[in-house]
Amino acid sequence: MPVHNADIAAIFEQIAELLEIQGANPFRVRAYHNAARTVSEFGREFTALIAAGQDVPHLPGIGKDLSGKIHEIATTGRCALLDRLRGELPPALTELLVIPGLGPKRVRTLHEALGVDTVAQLRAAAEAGHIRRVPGFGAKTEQRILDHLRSRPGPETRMLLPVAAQYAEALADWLRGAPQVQQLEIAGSYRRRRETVGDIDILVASDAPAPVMQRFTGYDEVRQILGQGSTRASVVLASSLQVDLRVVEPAAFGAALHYFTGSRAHNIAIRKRAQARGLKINEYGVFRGKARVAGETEESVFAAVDLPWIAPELREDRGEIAWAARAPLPRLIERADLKGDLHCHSRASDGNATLEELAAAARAAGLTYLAITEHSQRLTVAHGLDTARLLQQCEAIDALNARLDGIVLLKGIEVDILEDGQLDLSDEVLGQLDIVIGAVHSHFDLSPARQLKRLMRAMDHPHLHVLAHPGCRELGKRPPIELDWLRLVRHARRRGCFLELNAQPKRLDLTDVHARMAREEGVLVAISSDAHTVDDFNNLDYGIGQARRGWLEAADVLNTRPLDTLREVLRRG
DNA sequence: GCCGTTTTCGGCCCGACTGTTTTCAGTCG
Repeated sequence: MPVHNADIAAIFEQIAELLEIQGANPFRVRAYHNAARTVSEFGREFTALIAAGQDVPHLPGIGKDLSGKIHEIATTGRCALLDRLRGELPPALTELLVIPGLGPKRVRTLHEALGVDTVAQLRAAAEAGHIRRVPGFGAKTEQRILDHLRSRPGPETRMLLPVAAQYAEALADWLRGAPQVQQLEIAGSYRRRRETVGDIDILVASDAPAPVMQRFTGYDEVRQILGQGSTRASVVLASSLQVDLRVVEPAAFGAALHYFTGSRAHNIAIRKRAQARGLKINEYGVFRGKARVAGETEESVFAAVDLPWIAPELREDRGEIAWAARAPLPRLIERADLKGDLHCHSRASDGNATLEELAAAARAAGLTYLAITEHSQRLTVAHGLDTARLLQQCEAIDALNARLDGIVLLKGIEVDILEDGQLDLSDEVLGQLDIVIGAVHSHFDLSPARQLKRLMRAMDHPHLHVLAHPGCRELGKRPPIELDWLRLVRHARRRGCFLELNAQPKRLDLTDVHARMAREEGVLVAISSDAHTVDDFNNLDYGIGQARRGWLEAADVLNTRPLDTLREVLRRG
C-alpha cells in the first residue's frame, strides 16, 4: 500500500493527540500538529521523492527528528513512536477529544478515574451517573456529554462556500439592522475564501455590545445557544451551521479583524514577529507595554510589525510573512481581470441553455469571449457530441458569431481522456477547433503511475490546450485522483499545455496548492466557470477566490488575455 | 520538537467563557 502525505499527516495528528492526553510538553504537541499541516499541504508525495533517492526537503517546523519520522513512515508505513504510544494508552481515547467540553486533560482524568477508553464506555459511565462524581466534573458536564452522544450529528461536515454564504450573509444583514452596529465583517475561513467552511465568524465594532449580542442570539434561525458572554457568543443555526460573534470597540476593529480572520497559524506567526519587536498583539490592538500603538485598521497592525497588508486569502502561514517582509506580494488577480471563459456547456450536451442565451449571459458577466466546450461522444450520459454533431455545432457558432455583438464564441470541446490517454475524437476534427480542453471522467482510481502516464500522454496530443478539472475531485463526494503533481505540472510546461482551475464551487479544481505550483513552474492557469446554466458564470467569483489562495496574478491566468493574444498563445509550437 | 540581529538553551500567541470552584483549570478559537 503506498503511503500518501495524508497518511503521514494522520499519523502525526494521532501522535499529537496521544501526547497531549499523556500531558506532554504542549510545544512538542504543537510541533506534531504543525508538521501534520505542513505535510498535508506539501505539493509532492514524500514517498515518490524518497523512492527517487532524494532527501526529505527542508520545510519550516520540520527538523531533524520529524524529517526522520517522515522518512520512516514513507518507507515502512509505520512509526515506532506511534506504536509505543498506542501501547501506553488506548488509541480510541483520541476519539473522545471531538466531544465538546472534553479536552486532553479531562479525557485522561476519565481514563484514570473510571477506566473510560471508548465512546461506548463514556456513554455508559455518563448514563450511570459516574462522571459527575469525578473531581473537576459535575452534573452539567455529564449532561452535556450525554446530550452530544444522544444527538450524535455524524461526522464533522464542512459546508461549500456558496452554501455557507446564504446563511452567513442573511445573518449578517440581520445584525446590520441593529443601530449599534458600526462595522461588520464576516471573518474566518469565509473571508480567506477557503473552499469549505466549518463555521462562520462574525466580527462587529460597536460601543454598545449588549444589544448586538441580544439581537444575535434572538435571530429566528438560531437553534441552540452554545455560549454567551458580554462580547462573545456562539450559536448553532437550524442549518447546523455554527456561528460565532465577537463584538469589539471601533478602535480595536482592525486588530480584531486580523485576529478573527486567521488562520490560526498565520496569527501565531504574526504575534511571534511582534514579540521579537517588543510588542504584543491581541484582538484589542498592538501594544508596547500598556500603550496601544495600532489596531484601528488591519493595515496598522501589519505596519506595526513592518509588513504591508496581506490579503486574507494568503494568510495560511505558507510563507506569506517572510515573502512580504522582503519583497512585494503578488498583485492578486481580481474578477475584473478575466476577459473570457474557456469552458461551458449548452443544451447540445448536458447544459440547459442555448448558445445564444449563454453568449448573452457571458457578455452580461463582463466577458468578451466564451468557449463552447460540450462533452464528447464517449460521455453518453451527458449526450456527448460525435464528429458530425460537433461539426454541426461549429457551423451554428459561426452563424451566431456573425450576429453577435460584444462577445465572440469560440469553437471548442471538452474531449474525454480515455483510460490509456488517447482522446475521444480524431485529430482531424480536433484540429478544426479554436480550443480543445481534455478531461478525465472515468477510471479515477488508476495507480498514481498509470494516472500520470495517462494524463501526460493526453497532453502530448498536439491539439490539446487545457487539462480540465485536473484533480477530478468533488468536494465531500469524490477524492482527487492520485499522482505526482509536480511531474504533471512540469510536463504541461514542456508541452505548452495549460491547467484549468474549474470554478464550480463543488470542484474548485486545481487546489490552491497546485495553482501555486503551476505559477511557480510557469504554467498558465485557465479559470473557467464550467457553466451549464446562464447563472453559472457567477462561479467565476469562487474560482477567483481559489486562484488568489494560490497566489495567482492576472498574468498567471490564461483567460485574462484579450482574444487576439489568447489565439496566439493557443497556437503552441 | 523547533529554532536563533538577545539565545545551541530556554523560550515558544493570547484571551473569552464555562463549570466547578471559592480563586482557577480546562476548553476553545
